[in-house]
Amino acid sequence: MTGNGLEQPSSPGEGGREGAEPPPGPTPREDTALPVRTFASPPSLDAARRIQRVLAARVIREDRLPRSPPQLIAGADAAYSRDGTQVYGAVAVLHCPDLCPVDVQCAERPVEFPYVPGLFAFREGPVLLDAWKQLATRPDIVILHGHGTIHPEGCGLASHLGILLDVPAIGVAERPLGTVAVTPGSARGDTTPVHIGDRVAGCAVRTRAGVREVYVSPGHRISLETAVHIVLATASRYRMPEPLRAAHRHAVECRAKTRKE
DNA sequence: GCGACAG
DNA sequence: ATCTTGTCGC
Repeated sequence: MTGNGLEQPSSPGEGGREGAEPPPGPTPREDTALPVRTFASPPSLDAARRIQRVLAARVIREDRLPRSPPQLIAGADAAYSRDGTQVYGAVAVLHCPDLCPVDVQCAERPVEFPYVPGLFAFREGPVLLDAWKQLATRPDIVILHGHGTIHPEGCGLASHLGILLDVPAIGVAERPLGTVAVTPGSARGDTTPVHIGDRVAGCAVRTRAGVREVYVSPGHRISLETAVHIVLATASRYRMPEPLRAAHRHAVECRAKTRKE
């Protein structure tokens, strides 16, 4: 699959929406809000932007967690071969609140989409979905290395995957995107809101004193407040949350094993 | 036209 | 993201 998970409108132009919406009800559990389909080829940049706008409308910025407090938190990240032709995705699942690793899966794919700020999900999303599908566990939350709603269209990698998987998702990035950098207080736990227009899209968070801030934003099915809480709860010794560190390590390890560095 | 620009 | 070793500092 190419990873966008949306069906190419077999209808010409922009046509109409889907058929009937599923009946409203309390937080769907096993249901996926959108069918995760396989694509024959990656979307064009225009198609990607179109898909992103459709997904943006489905982002839920409220807490809709399967269990709270969450018991299983996953981290997802990717690594690339040195020649940049292959991408390795890894998802690590940690138990809470001890953060003990309970599951991890990796996947490899050829890189099929360019790095375009704002369209990151189309580059790393596919391989992360591949890894996710192999999990034996069902995480309550997934943290992605990238942005959620701190995004020009309000739909970064974390929102995109959160919607496709219908799983609460959080985006944690090292730098802002489309907004000026802001500086929280110097103490761990200090935060500064990041605005996009009139909305608070996310916030800069100091996870460790004396270390650069990280940018946290809701991806899907979670509030900004809860997202920040989860990030601080999983990132104390290091700047980045532990699930993300674990995923990164495994992605790099997968690359080494595959012997295509 | 120039700069900015998640990983 | 990746190319790259050691080094200064807590």
